[in-house]
Amino acid sequence: MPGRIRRVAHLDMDAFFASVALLRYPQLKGLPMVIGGGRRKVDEMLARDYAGLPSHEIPVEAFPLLRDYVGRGVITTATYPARQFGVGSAMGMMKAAKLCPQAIVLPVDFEEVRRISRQFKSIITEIAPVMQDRGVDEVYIDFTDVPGGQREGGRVLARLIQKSIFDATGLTCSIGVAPNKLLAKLASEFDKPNGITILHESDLQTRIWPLPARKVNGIGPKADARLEKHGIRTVGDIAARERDWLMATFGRASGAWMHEMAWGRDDRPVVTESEPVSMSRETTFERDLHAVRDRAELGEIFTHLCEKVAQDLQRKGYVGRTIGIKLRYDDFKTATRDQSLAEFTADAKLIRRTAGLCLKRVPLERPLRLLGVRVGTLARADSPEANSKPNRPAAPAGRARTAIDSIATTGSLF
DNA sequence: TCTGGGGTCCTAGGACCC
DNA sequence: TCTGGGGTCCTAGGACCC
Repeated sequence: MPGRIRRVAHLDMDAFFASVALLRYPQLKGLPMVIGGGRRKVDEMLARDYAGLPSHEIPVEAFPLLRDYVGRGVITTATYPARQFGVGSAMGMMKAAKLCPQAIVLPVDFEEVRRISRQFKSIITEIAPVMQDRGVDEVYIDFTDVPGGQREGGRVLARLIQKSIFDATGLTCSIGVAPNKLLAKLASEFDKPNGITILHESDLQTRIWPLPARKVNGIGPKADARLEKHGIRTVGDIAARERDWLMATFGRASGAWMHEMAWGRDDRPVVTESEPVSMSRETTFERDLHAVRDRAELGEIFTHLCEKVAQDLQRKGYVGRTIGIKLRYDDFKTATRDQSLAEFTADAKLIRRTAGLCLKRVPLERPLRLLGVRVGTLARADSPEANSKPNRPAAPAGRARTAIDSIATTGSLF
């Protein structure tokens, strides 16, 4: 087939977490609703109070409202009616409660979300096998060599995928098709919900350049603020700058990337498989804890996190060599410490012991709001690498040595 | 009554090795 | 002693994404 054009799709499930909740509670459709928050078991509470009643018959009045919410959570997803009040993802629950107190609030149903995530992805790969995972609700798909993937610029295939997902799950998604991932990702936002947007190279100036720079994947709040200082607000503003100026101002790598991006150039492939780099568990406490005053409680949580991450590793068949901790103080500043072992492990006790050494190297004067445990430098548990004899010293360079030396003085808690 | 949890990638300095 | 040059590993922090 001559002159085949590269066509990459980005597919985004519409208000995914909220839409999943609406499958279970369709009576809430059209109402402002937010998903997120802490460890509340609202579903269990409803099931108990309305035992015997199918979930779709539970009266709307029975659902908890944002105005009654107490806790430290953030919003994962807001339905479109809730978004009208200015409520959105990543917003603190308390702030959202002020904007839209009458919104219904439900916790994330992780099991159901994961189940439907697997379901819609398998529907996609049956149609178009080259798919890259981008989290539970997002994927890239390479349309280039899929039969029909070139028709109407990819619209025919996008429509087929949309319809297949809807028929199987009852959920809608938005799709952007473009010459590369960068543009496809931007395109999928153009027509939400349940839309399809086809973007061609020639649309760059008219459709991409007017967009705020912040819309681009990779430009976050910090980069946006720095751009703003130079009067740069849109992608077009970036494109108008010299490559050399961007590199001098924002660093060699990011400056060059910005220039490429602004001109719509991106040759990253759609990658179907990838190995995890790390696994972690963390938790924000319901109230700040103090290392001395709340020693027992902290110790229990700490051990539990280590057990969880060990479980995760074992369940997925991985071992790791770098054990780390993360903590967040009451002032929201974060500290991390890690330490590499000579051998790979997925053992909760060893993780606990090593993480305990890390904890001894971090200041513990301030109250803590979060504690996390991480295992990195992963290998598949059945790989030769994971089972070979250690090829590096147990006590590596620098600071780590002092931690190793302190094993002898390790107390019972940390 | 601000600000979750699970990730990836990048940068940067020091240790260490050849 | 007045000072190399890579290359890799380790660690800490931070930006960013979903």
